[in-house]
Amino acid sequence: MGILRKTQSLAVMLAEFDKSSHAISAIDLIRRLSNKLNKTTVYRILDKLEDDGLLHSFLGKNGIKWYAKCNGCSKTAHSDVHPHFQCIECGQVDCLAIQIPIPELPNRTALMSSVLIQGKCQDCL
Amino acid sequence: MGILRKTQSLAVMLAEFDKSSHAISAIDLIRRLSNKLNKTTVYRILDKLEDDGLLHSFLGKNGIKWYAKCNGCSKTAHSDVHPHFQCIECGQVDCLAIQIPIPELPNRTALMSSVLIQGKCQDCL
DNA sequence: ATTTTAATGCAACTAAGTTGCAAATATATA
DNA sequence: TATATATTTGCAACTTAGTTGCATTAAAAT
Repeated sequence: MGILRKTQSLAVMLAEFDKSSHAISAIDLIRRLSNKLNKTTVYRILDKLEDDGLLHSFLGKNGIKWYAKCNGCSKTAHSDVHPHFQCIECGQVDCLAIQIPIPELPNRTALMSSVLIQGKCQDCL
Repeated sequence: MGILRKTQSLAVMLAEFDKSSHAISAIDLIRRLSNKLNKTTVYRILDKLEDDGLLHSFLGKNGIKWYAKCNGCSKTAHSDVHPHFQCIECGQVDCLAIQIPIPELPNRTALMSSVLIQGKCQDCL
């Protein structure tokens, strides 16, 4: 079940994602919004926004959770299509607007894939 | 710094990896070896074996850490080449002996990539 | 305006992994 | 072979990311 009510907390969260076009980690959101929202609330709103297909989530370096605005993700099949890029220098994370083709696997059925590319971003080169 | 001494704990760990050809999660190892090894020891030996290029590690579903025997991973550049497959039904994880080509990225330099494919394995189809 | 129901905050908890330190065990040296 | 030295180990305590239960607050429906 996704977002049902237009709350203050929701507005705060959406504003945060409107500020930048990069992905944001849950931890960072908790830190940034600590004076306005409880961390439980942060996690819960993120969950719901993902349910609604407004955000998608993925795991970055060290297995921590990142969220980014969906851009053409459908309500059902999102998160599994495009790769993400994390800069090993500054830590910034972005969605890449490309498709990584996954080949047919003998004896297996691939249902989704997640690709994290690490390297240096433009600013850190 | 990798393995320096041939200890009992090391033998126990290596035996565990010889039992199966699948990847094993750190958590599972801790559970399996709980009567023989302390969890700190498990983590430390895994670290060292990875340093030495005998094992490589990667993150599975939910960001938990998996280890698998290296097969042609070099001492320096391992872990970043082949994709891993996790069955969403039985949870089993394997290395895939294929290469996923990462295209050139404009404005960025890709240094490594990790690919996790999820789906159904042969046994669960 | 009142009722209903969802959202929030808080504190306490879980799970994976890490750290410091004293005790145990390999290995090197005599 | 005995002893010294240095690495490993176990333990307990800690950290970090994320979750849960429950009472309180705030939307929205009536």
